[in-house]
Amino acid sequence: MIQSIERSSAVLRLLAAGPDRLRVKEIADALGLPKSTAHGILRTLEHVGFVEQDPRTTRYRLGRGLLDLGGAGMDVNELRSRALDWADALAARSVEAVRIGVLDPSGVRVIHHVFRPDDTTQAMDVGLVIPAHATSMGKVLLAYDVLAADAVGRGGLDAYTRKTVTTPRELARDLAEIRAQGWGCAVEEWEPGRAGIAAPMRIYGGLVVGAIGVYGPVERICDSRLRPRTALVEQVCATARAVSRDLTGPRS
Amino acid sequence: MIQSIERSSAVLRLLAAGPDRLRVKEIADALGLPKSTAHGILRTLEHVGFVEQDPRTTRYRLGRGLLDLGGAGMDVNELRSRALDWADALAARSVEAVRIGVLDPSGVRVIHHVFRPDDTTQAMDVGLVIPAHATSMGKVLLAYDVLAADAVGRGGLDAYTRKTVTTPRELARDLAEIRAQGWGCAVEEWEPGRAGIAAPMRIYGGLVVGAIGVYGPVERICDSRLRPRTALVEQVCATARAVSRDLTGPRS
DNA sequence: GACAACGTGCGACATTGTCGCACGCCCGGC
DNA sequence: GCCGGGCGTGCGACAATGTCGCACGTTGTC
Repeated sequence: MIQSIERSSAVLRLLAAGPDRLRVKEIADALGLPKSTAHGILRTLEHVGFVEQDPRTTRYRLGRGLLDLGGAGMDVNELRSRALDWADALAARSVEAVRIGVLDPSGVRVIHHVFRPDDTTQAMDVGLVIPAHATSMGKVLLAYDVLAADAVGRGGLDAYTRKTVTTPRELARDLAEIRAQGWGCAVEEWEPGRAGIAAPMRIYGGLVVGAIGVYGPVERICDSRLRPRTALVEQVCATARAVSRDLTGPRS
Repeated sequence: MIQSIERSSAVLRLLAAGPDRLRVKEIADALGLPKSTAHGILRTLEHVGFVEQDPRTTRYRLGRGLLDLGGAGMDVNELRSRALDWADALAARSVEAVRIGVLDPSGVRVIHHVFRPDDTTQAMDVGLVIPAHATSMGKVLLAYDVLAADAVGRGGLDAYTRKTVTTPRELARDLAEIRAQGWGCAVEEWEPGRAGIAAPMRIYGGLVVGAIGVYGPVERICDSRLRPRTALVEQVCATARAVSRDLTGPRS
């Protein structure tokens, strides 16, 4: 095992765990390293963009480079704050409820929720974890996640309705289709009478960090043949692209 | 600049750029490195959880560790299961009660407890949260935790006995001493007549994930001058080192 | 205003990572 | 089915690399 890499990862974990920026000495003490060694590691990590040093306080914090890498290194809070306005706009234009979700070990975690503009009696879904294989956001996230193969392989696909995709084969075909067209939908696969359309939000390198989509009654989301309405699909995809551009563009 | 860290970041960038998993040779060729070197870097990155290798295709991809940078370093259950045998051995050799603890927002959470071999009337402490600034395990954990500064700064150091360290200044000096010598003790700082000796358990890179120590009557833990017995200190430190080796070696 | 503590840089040492080679294994082909 | 190429992996020797101790200049604090 390469020592300096192990130490680097420890430094990064330390910076991630700490609430604020950390001093060189704090890191050195926590890891039991001499100041010089810790400083050398930090300088290198800064050079590659994994950490950044605040010029004023001389303290170190996680850098943009790491966020671009991991994608999920993308902080949920940052993702939500960046996508917030776009989600509002999508809800206004589509007149549907909009949700944003990220992949979670146990499914899709809803990190933002905009109520449908013309409806007042809706449940707040933020914080909820919904099944990945039976929702539009979930399937979109699975389609672009490198770990999806595992989830698919392990079976255990619960059936929530008669339309739920339960076989790994069907799910794999769904995911392939999503990858091909760039968006996904789920019609009555989780809750009867409800459907969703979702598209992936990407950061630098095309890495998918989350999904955004609309969700509501089948008759509003789909046409008479139960196919997702083209206009809605386009709006969702356009919003996802806009957020992706927003996430990729500015470097702090 | 540290070469191996730069190379690691290049590997991670490479893995992030390509949506598909990459072979060792592909990475090696792209970076102009010998296969062995690339393999060593990948193995280390896998060890720290930044990349994962698909057992079937032997290809590498980005790992969960990058995503979980904000999360906890090690599962409490795993830590306990790994340290269990070592704790038993320490209890047998030292003939003292052994406890294992991790840092908690409100103190030290005792996650394992081995009774003193020759004593039957003892209370089970597992699950208990004990004060951090007045116990050996707590002070050890504070010494290596970057959040300790906050805890120390905010005052609120309750006095449990006459010997409890209550001023941030004294506590800071204690923590510095612990960092210097690699172990810590607390003599009648929490419960009168009782003392403890503790040492940190580390994972790769030196990250401290918990503390292990002995705890018992002052006359057993300390010598006639109320200094912790050297033999006990050495046993505790040796056990902590052994657990650290165990934690670092096999997959974390 | 003085002290302490921090971040930073430099140099020597030896520990550490690198590199070349070779072993098994799986896959593909004549 | 047998053989060949290519790949992932492990080992060992070398020396290049990272580490550590010390000291400087500066900042922040009492």
